[in-house]
Amino acid sequence: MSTWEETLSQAGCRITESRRAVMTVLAQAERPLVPQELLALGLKLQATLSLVTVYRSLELFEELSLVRRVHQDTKCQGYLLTAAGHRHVLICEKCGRAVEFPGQDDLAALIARVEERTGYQVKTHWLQLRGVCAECQ
Amino acid sequence: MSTWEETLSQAGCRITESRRAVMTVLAQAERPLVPQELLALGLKLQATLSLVTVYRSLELFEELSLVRRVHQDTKCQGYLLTAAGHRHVLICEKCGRAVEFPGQDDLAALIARVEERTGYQVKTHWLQLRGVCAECQ
DNA sequence: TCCCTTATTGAAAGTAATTTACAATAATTA
DNA sequence: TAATTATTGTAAATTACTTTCAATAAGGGA
Ligand SMILES: [Mn+2]
Ligand SMILES: [Mn+2]
Ligand SMILES: [Zn+2]
Ligand SMILES: [Zn+2]
Repeated sequence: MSTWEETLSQAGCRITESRRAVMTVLAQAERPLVPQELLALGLKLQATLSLVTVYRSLELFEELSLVRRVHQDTKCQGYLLTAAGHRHVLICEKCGRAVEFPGQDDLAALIARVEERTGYQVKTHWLQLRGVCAECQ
Repeated sequence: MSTWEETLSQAGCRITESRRAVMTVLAQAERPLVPQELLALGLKLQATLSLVTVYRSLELFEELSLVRRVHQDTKCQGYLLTAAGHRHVLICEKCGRAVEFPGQDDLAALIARVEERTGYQVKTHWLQLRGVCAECQ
């Protein structure tokens, strides 16, 4: 049983063909996929998969932190499989290919300074980089 | 003529009461406002303002970098007036109050490391902090 | 292995957000 | 002031997403 299947089981959720299809597609993707894309690709694995189920699967996976939503200037409904732990995202502006990398705490100094200046108490952060991947350069 | 009015003029756009209303509301806001909120508040300044016009104004202002869209886990259509230059956003998770702060280049080292590790060439970044503001603590 | 329970599914309808079409209006500029 | 044309509001259209509900299938226990 793979990791995501265990996570689902432990949460009292069932391992279904539909969920398996969505997960498999996400696992093979190298860029964020939107619900419609997940449906199109998922249909090859599960012929009866429906868009509603894609939405519902994503909602569940997101709750369980199995996937993360990637925000871009216009489009905000792309999903990416999440590696464990706090991560940052780097997206290629040419082909959309995305990589995640662990959030080294290089931000600690910046955050401390911001806290002092603004009076806010910083809890979390979101860092997303945009650039050009090796293949697209 | 205020700065945004000059920016509009120079772009060959007209200064209208509707745009003035949206701008005024944004200027007074201390948290990101969504189109519906902008309409509600803007109607007090321009009685014939419509939602379509709010959308169109935001689109224009965003193109001219006069406003920025603030992304949050679920909601992504809040708009904030942009200060000049590269900025980061810090949002209070209790009251939604937002502040922007200049993007000191503390990220240079992190970015250099990521470029080396991933082969990507990083062009821009997005940093958004979440926390609790002074009043809400 | 076969039930039984109930979580999950798909179809269809419903709601919310955003965009487009188009004729009327108002900002500019000559 | 008059002419030009960008901008507006109304209404309809489109898109994104959610809800409802009866049918189905996962998986725990006999
Ligand atoms: Mn981090
Ligand atoms: Mn920065
Ligand atoms: Zn690329
Ligand atoms: Zn977003």
